[in-house]
Amino acid sequence: MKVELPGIAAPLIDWQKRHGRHALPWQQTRDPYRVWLSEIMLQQTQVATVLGYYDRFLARFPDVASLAAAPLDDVLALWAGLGYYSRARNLHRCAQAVMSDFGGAFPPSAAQLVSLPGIGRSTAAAIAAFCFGERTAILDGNVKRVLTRVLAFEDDLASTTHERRLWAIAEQLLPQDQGIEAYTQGLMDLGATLCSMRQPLCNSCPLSDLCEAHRQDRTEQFPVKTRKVKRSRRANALLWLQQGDAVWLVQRPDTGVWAGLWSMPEFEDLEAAEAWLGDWPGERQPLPVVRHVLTHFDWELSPLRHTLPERTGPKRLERLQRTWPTGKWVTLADLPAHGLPAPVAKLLR
DNA sequence: CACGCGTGGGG
DNA sequence: TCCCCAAGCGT
Repeated sequence: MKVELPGIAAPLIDWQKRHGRHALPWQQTRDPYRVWLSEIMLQQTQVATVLGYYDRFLARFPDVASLAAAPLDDVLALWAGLGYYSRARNLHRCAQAVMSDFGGAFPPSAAQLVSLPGIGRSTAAAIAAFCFGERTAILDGNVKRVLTRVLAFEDDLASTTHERRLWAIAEQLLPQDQGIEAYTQGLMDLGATLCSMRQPLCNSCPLSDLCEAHRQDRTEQFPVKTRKVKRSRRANALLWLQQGDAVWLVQRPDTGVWAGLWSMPEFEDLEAAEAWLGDWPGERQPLPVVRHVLTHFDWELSPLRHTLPERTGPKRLERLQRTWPTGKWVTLADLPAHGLPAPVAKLLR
């Protein structure tokens, strides 16, 4: 069955050139390193948030070689607060793969890029389009919204089959021979500005004449997505051990929540933390609970702050190190050099 | 294929 | 208070 698809490329490209975004820090360059870094940071993350990280990261790691040579811990420290920390791990692994497998230059095709850690189909396409002018389709949250509306695409995107069908359509909608950069950027810009989730600004949209959802006055009904992950609840205790101006921090395991970041020792509950401390001398005080929301659960963290006397016996300090082999005392001044989870950084501050 | 994985903002 | 979402990917 042959289905007629609307010609969105020409009006979209024209609109992007006139009204799209052109001055973001990762634009005006075809350097794959800079584009790649921005694409990874922007995964599931809004532009406004990334703006606070991108330049700082680039100043510390100006090229793929410097990133590949750095300790992972330094990379995580710069990523701290951005979330989805596996991105930072994969970023680091990817930089090393580019050095070892591609001689320090990103491969110039989406097909090769997608084989690198942290680069999926959409990110590979974005890099290939922006840096190498490859005619290939992206399909992120913005593009899904724009395309499902233009087409009045009724199928549930929670289904892999339906999403695959939308990918195929995205490929067919690409401009025939020119303007893949402006087209790709235009889809993102449109989704991020006019074609918003609620109350889209159809009056200003270059595609409104072609848009089936707009014609039916049903824009807010697309995209169709049923996925509903119910968020669970967890409660734990954090042991805030203070000595002088230093805090006892431990590096979290390299899998799970906040993988590889520095945090305070975590306990099942306040009682368990109390029990571990036993009769240790010093001032002990439970602090108000910290509520933190992650994608899959609400977390209630109850900090137990314990200030050790200046002269604390070596036996006790040895027990600390034995219980948490990765642990160490970190002074206030050294906190910024460590990757702390957002709520932990806030608590310590 | 379903789920794990952060954080901040908006309605 | 609660739900949804944001330039998704890996397992």
